[in-house]
Amino acid sequence: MPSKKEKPTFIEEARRKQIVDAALQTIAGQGYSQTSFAEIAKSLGITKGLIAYHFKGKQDLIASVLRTIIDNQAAYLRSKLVTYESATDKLRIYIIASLEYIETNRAHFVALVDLWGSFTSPEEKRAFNKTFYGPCISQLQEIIQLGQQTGEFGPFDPKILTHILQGALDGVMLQWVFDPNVYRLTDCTDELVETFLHQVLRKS
Amino acid sequence: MPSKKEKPTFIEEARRKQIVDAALQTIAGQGYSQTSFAEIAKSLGITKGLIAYHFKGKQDLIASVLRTIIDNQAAYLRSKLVTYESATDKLRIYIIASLEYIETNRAHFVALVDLWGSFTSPEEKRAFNKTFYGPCISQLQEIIQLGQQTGEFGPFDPKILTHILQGALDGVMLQWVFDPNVYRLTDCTDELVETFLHQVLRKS
Amino acid sequence: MPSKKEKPTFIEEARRKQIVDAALQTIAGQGYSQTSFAEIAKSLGITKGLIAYHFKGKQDLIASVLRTIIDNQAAYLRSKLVTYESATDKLRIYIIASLEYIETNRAHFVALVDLWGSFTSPEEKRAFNKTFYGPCISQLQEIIQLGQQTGEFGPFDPKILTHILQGALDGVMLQWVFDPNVYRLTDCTDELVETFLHQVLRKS
Amino acid sequence: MPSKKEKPTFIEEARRKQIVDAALQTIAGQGYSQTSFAEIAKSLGITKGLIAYHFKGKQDLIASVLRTIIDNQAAYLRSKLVTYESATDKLRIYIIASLEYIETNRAHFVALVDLWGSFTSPEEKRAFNKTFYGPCISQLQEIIQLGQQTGEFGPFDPKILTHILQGALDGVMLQWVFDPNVYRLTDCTDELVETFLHQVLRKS
DNA sequence: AATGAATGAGCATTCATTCAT
DNA sequence: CATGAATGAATGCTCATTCAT
Repeated sequence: MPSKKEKPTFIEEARRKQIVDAALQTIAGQGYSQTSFAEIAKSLGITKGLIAYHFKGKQDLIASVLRTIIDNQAAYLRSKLVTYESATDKLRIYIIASLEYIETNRAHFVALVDLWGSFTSPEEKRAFNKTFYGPCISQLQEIIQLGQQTGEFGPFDPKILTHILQGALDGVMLQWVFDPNVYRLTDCTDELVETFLHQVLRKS
Repeated sequence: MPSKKEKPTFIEEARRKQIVDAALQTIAGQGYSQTSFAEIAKSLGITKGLIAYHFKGKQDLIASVLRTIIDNQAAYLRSKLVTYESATDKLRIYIIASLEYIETNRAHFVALVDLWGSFTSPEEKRAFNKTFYGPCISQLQEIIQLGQQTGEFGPFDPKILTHILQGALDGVMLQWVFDPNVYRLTDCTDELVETFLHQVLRKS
Repeated sequence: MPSKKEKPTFIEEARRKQIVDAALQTIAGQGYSQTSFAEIAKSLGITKGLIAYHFKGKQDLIASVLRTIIDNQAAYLRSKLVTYESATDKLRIYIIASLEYIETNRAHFVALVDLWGSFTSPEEKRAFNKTFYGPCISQLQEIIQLGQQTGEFGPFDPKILTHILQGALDGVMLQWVFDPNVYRLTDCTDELVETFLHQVLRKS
Repeated sequence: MPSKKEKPTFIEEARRKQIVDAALQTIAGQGYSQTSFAEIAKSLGITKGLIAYHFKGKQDLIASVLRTIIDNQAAYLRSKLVTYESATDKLRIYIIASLEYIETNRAHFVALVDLWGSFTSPEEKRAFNKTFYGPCISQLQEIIQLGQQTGEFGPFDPKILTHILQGALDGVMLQWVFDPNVYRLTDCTDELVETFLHQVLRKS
C-alpha cells in the first residue's frame, strides 16, 4: 500500500483506475462470487500481489468499484439536468437520461446488482442501499418538490411518488439488464415518460 | 444421493424441504456468500454430509430454494386472482397481492436478490431471469390483454406496459427490502394502483 | 471442526494428539517461523485441510502444543515429588527431575523457547509466562516454604530464592538445549544440588 | 547494496545504525514475527526498499541486530571489570553489572529471546548460541580460573560452575524480562552474589 | 542514495465434495 | 439414512526481494 496522506502519483492513480475497471468488468462478466484477486489480476496480466499493493483489501477495492459506478451515473445525470429549467422538463430528462445511461453502461448495473451479494450483514446492506439509492432519490425528490412549488405538478405525496418512479426505473432497467432482448429500452422510455408525466400533471 | 427413479420416501421429502427452508433463511439472514453447507447444517443441528446426501450439489440446493420462492409466490397470486372476474379487478388485486406477499415473506425476496450473485455466467443469469420473471410477466400480460379484449382498457402496447408495471412493483419491493423503514408498503400500494389503473383505463 | 460440546470420538482424539505431536516436533526441528500447517501436514502425510478441521485455527493448535508441554512436565515432576517427605529430599529431587525431564524431552524445551516468538504483544507474552512459569514456580516455592516451616532450611526470602533456583535450572537447561555438547547435564545436576542445598541449609 | 570493498561512507554507516536500532526496537516491541521490513521502515519514515538497499537481506539485518546487542553488552561488562583486580571483586561485579545492564536495556534482552525464533535449522541455532554465549562464558570462566590460581576460590570444576552461574543469571533475567513485576532485579542481585560467592569461596 | 512499483512464493483459512462406516 | 473424517482447490492477504528511475 502506497503512503497514506501524500497525494498519489500519476502511475499510482492510473493503476488504481485500471484495477477498478477490471474488477467492475469481471464482476459484471463472471459474477461477484467468481471475482477473486487472481481473476482480476489475470484479466490485466498482472499479479494479485499488485492489487493487494494498491488496495488495502478486497473491501477497499469493491468500495472503489461502487464509488465509480455511483459517481459516474450521478455525474451523467447532473450534466443532463442542468440544461433544463422547468420541473416537467427535468423530470422527463431524468427518466430519459437514467435509461440512456444504463443502455451505454450495462456492465455498471450488472455489477451493482451483483455487489449487493458482497454485503453480508443487514446493516451493511442498508448502508449499501443508502450509498447507492440516496443520491438518486434525493435528486429525483428535489425535482418533484420543485414541480409542486412552481405549481406545475398536482398535489400528491412527493416522497411516495419519488420512490415509485425510481422503483419503476430500476425495475425496468433490471429486467433489461437481466435480458437485453426482452424489449427495446427506448420503447420503455416513452411509456414511462407518458405514464408518470400524466400522473404528476393531474391537478385534481 | 437417493436412488434416481424411485419415488422419494416421506422422510426423504421432509428432509429436503427442511433443508431448503433452512437454506432460504440462512441466505436471507447472512447473505449468500456466508451461506455454506456447514452454516445451514448448523442451523438445523445436522451435519453437512447429510445435505450433500440429499442434494446433488450446491447448485442443486439453491435451484430448489429458487423453485420454492417462485412457486410459493405464484401460487399465492393465482389463489388471489381466481376470485375476480373483470380485468380491472384482477389488475388491482395483482398489484395489491404482489406487495402483500412480499410484506409477509420478506426473507424470500431478500434471498432472491442475494441468489442473483450465485449465477456466474451471463447465460445462467438469463436462465434465472426467465425462470423467475417468466411466470409473473405472463400472468400479468394475460390480465392486461384480457382488459383490452373486453374493452375495459385503452389501446396501448400491452407488452411494454406489462414490463413497466412489473418493473415498478419490483423496484418498489426492492427498495423496501433494502430498508423496510424507507416507507410503508401499503402507501405504495395505493399510489401504484391509482397511477397504473388511471393509465390503463385512459381511452384516448 | 468437530461438534462443540459432545465428547470427542476416539479417532478424533488420536488425530489431535498426532497433530499436536507433529507440530511440537516441527517447531523444535525447524523453528516456529517455519512451522506452517503445510509443513506439519507434510510430516504426517495428511493435508493441511485436516489440521484446520481438527483445530479452530493456528492459535488453537499452538495453545494445545503449549498445554501438552506444560502438562507433561508438571505431571512428571509431581510423580517424582510425591515419593519424598522431607523438604530437603523434595528440593533435591526437584532439581534432579527437572534436568532429567529435559534430557529425555529436549524437543519440548526447544519448542517452548521457540513458541515465545509466537506471542506478539507484551500482554500475550506475559500471559504465556504465567501459564508456563506459574506452575513450576509455585511448586518450588511450596517446597522451600515447607523447609522453612519444618526448620530444615534457614531464614531467607523464599520468593527470591525460588526464582533464583528456577532461573538457574532454566538457564542451565537453556544452554544445554542450545548445544547438547556444551556439558553433560548430570554434571550440572550434582553441582546445582550441592550449591543450592548448601545455601538453603545455612542456618546463620 | 553499496559496493563491496570500498569503506562505507559516513551517511551509509549512519543509515545502517539507524535501521538496526529501529529493527531492535520493533522486535522488542512487537515481536519478531511482526517485524517486517515495512514495519521497520514505517517506524523510521523511510521505504522498505531502502532497507533492502543497505542490507543484503533479512538475515543480514537481524545478524547486525544481534551483533549490536552482543557487542554492547560485552563492552559494558568489560568496562566494569577492568577497574577491579581480585577475582572475588571481579566475580561480584560481573553479577552486578550483568543484571544492571539488562535493567537499563530491557529491550535488548527481549529482542534477543525473540530472535531465537528467527533461526530455523538446529545448526543456525547452535551458531547463534556460540555467538551469543561464547563471549560471556569465556569472560566469566577466566575470572573463575583466575580465582582458583590466586587461591581465592576453592577447588571445583571451573567449567561447570561457570555455566551454572551464567545460567542462573540468564534465568533470572529471563523471568524478569517476561514480567518486570515478578521481582525487583536488585533483590536478586544480592541473593545471587551471596549464594555464589559463598559457593566459590568454600575451601573444602 | 532513495523511491515506489511490481513480483512470486507462502500463509492460514474456508468450503463443497467424497466416502467408509 | 446419517455421520464425521478427509480432501484439495481456492481465497484474501503478507512479505522479502528486485529493479527501473
